[in-house]
Parts: sequence; structure tokens; C-alpha cells
Amino acid sequence: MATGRTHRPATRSRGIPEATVARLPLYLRALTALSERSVPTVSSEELAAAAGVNSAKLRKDFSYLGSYGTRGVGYDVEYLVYQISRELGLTQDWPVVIVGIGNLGAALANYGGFASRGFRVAALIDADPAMAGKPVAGIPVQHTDDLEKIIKDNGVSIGVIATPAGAAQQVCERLVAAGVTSILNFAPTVLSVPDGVDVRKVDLSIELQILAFHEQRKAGEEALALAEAEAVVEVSEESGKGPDGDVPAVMPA
Amino acid sequence: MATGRTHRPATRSRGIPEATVARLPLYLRALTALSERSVPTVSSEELAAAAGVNSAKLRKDFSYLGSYGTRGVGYDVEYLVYQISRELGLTQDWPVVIVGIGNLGAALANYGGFASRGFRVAALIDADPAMAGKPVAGIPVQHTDDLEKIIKDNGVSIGVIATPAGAAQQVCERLVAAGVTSILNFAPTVLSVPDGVDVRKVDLSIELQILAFHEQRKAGEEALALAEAEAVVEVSEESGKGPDGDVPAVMPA
DNA sequence: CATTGTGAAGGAGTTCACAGCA
DNA sequence: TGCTGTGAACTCCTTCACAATG
Repeated sequence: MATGRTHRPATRSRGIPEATVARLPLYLRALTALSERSVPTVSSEELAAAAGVNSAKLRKDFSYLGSYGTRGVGYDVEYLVYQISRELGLTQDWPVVIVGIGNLGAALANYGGFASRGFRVAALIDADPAMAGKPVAGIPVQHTDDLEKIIKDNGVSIGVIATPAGAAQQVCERLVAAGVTSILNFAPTVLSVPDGVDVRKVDLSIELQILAFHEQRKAGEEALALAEAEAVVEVSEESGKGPDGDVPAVMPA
Repeated sequence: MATGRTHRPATRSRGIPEATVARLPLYLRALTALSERSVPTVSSEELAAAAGVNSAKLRKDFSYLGSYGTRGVGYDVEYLVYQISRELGLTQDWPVVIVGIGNLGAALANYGGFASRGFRVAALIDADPAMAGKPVAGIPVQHTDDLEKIIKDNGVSIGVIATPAGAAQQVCERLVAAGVTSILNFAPTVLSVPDGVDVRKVDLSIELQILAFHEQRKAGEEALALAEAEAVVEVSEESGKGPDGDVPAVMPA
């Protein structure tokens, strides 16, 4: 779901599957918790439970990184933390800019987990001149006019867009032009970017809509189960196409 | 990625693939924009471009809903908006509660796109007694003590968790016990829930870590490309196992 | 002998390419 | 003629089940 376009066939890269990459942060979090409790080793079964995945999947995921476990014993927690951190590129420091310091942008700036793992909020940028200079989460907000300079001066390659939908594409283009190659988009828009730029999106309303779909389905199944229990099987199983009996031919607004 | 566990084999349900469900909101958004510009019909090619997917995929997705297009012409915008809305369950109203009114919770409460499509913030809940009664986004915050009553009085089935990680699992359990069956989790924790409850998670730091992985890979490829360009092919292609030459045998903190 | 690491089977999602239809 | 709808091929991911092994 991440980028859509894969980067390139990659000259015999040790291709870690995208699905695996997406789970590594989950494992890392679980491992970090174990590490803080000074647990020395952990089995695939235990770790899988903590991360909310199945153990075969976890073992296969780890097998892409190398053979870091010990048969009969499990995995060394500290060592795995290090290996996964390195694989994810968290042993280096990633300066990040957040563009759009509204409610959400401010919340992101204040988010603690940010700094914890290799990420550092290098700058906050907003288009509102009234915001300029005002500190948010201890960092002074800078004006959009200086975006390019800020990116370059700080060597930023990861940008977070938390602007209104209307501004997102333009901000995105400026970020990319200034050298950003990874974007985390909170604006409800599809961003188009050149090849080689990664975009991930976080979209509240999409998530809610997906939940609503399942919620509705549950209600439907409940009703169905009830009907079946009552053995009142009178469902006319044969509508031309659309799986659905009473739909207006034209929509009612 | 949503729930992990599928709901049940479903008595001959018209199984819309999960991947398709996850794209329907995207199509809906693009269609809504077209609708607002009074565009009457749209081809799979155009709509796919607007939604950022490929047209074959879009056509296959729509084929799961039914045959709503016209060959040689395209899709009727208004009709599709209605069909997708209905499929997603957006023709009804979904009361939602947000638990945890910190920076993020407040940002979510203020988020406009919320109300736009079938969702209504029925209540805001926080554990801090000092917050009680204080209005956020025009809605008075209520105390966690009343959580169960609030859920039941409002017939809430979708809950949003925006608490700190430590509180999330407990809040989740109370929500579920009170009747919530869909949860959108912003806390950086794995929630465990009984069967039949859907959880979707939104996790900033996971997204950033995934971006960092790709970012690091880009840097590596760049270096590789450079090396190749200089034709200095002196890569010793044979390290026992771990795809990596200089790793400390034990991690350095 | 408990637990990893992994071939092989199975399933889900994507893309191709073209038949079918307005 | 132009565009949809879809079987079939393909790629990616997950799960099974067991041989390998510290």
C-alpha cells in the first residue's frame, strides 16, 4: 500500500518484502519493551504474541534479515533490537519537517514517540504569517517562504504534510524540489510525485469508512443469522446483477 | 492489514476483497470531487488517475459491486457515488466517540472531514477531571467514569482511541464491554480484542520507520550506482550469512 | 528436545489482454 | 468504435509442516 511503484528491479538487492518491512517496527516496539524489562531472550511464539502476529510469519520475516536466532532457545533481545534498528535505518538520525501547524500539525510536533527512535523534528513550517516565530512544542514555527532553505540547511529528506487538502500537492512539490524524497501525508488527497519519491498516507476518514463497511456487514450478518434461526427462508435469490433488491435506479442525492 | 482475523466464512457472502474495500473510500473521494464539478460520467481511466490507481484494478474493484458502468461510455458519477456510499455503509449515520482528548484527540475532534461522510462525533471522553465540561470543537468533554453510559445512550459502535499507550488496552476493553465493535487506534500499542471486533491502527512512528527504511535503501542504491558507474567492481560477494560485513557480534547499546 | 529456518502448498491481490456490448 | 467486465496468468504474501540444530 505504501508507494505503489517499486523503486526499481534493484541490482540483486536483498529484497526484503514490503509486507515484512511494514512489520519490523512492530517487532521492534515489542522487543524494546522486553529490553526495558531486561528480558534476555524471547521465542518466536512469545514475540509473535506480543506483536500481534502469527509465529510462522515472524520467523519468516526474520529469516529475510539473516539467521539471528538460536534453535531450541529463541532470539537474543538486545541483538535483535540492534539488527532491526539497523535494517530500518534507525541507527542514524533523521531530521524531519512538519508542514502545516494546525491542530494536527501541533499534535504531531508534540508527539513524543517522534524523537524516541531516530527521528528529530528539525523544523515546523506554516503558511500563516501570524504563526511565524510562535513556538509549538518548543520549536519556533517558520514561514513557508523559507521552506526550500530550511530543507537544504537541515539536510531534510523526510517531510510530513499536515496542511489542508487544497495546499498539499503544492507543498509536496516544493518539498520534493528542495530535496525531500519521502513524504508522510496526512492531508486527504492523492499526492502525485515523481519516481523515486516515497509517499505514505494516513487518512482518518478512510479508516473510519473501512470500519463502517465492516460494521454494516456485521449488522447484516446478525439480521441474517436471526432470519436463519427463525427458518423463515424466503429470500428471493435471483436479482439480475447488483447484489441488492431495492435500489433506486437513479440516486436520491 | 485491518483485522487479521476474517469475520467468518460468511454464509455465501458477496465477499468483497479487503483490498478493494480499502480503496472504495479513495474512489468515493475522487467521485465526490467530480460530482461537485457536475461532471456527469467518467471513464475507468480518468477515475483511476484521480484516485492514483491503475484502471484495470479499478474496473475489477467495481466489478465486485456489480455492473454499474456502460461500455463505450464509462460510469455515471452520481450513481456510483450512491452505490459506493451504500456499500460502505455511509448512507446511515455513525455516532463515534473519541477517547483521550490530548493534542491528538482535540485535532481529531476538530477534523472537518469527520462529519462530512456519515460520521458524527457523539462524545469526547477524557480521564482528566480538569477537562470535564470544557468544550473542545464545540463538544463538552466528559469524564471516563461515564464511558459505558455514554456508549449506550448514544448507540455508539465505533470508538476512536487517542490516549497514551499505557491506557489504550484498558480503554479498549471498556469500550468493547459497553458495546463498541469497531475501534480506530491511534495509540502505539497492539490492542487485543475478542473475535468480532475490528481494530484498525494509525501509527505515526511506524509510518516514519517504513519511510526511513526506504530512504536508507535509496542512499545505499545511490552509492551502489556510483560505484558501478566508476566500474570499481571489487565487492567481495560472499559473507557467510548476515547480509552485512561489519556488525558487532554483540550490540553496542 | 524445544525451537528455529525454510521448502512447498495455498491463498490473496494485481495485471494482462481481449471478448462482449452500448 | 470505445470502454467495460472478466477469465487467466502472474506475483506477492501467508501458512503449514518438518528437517536441521544448538
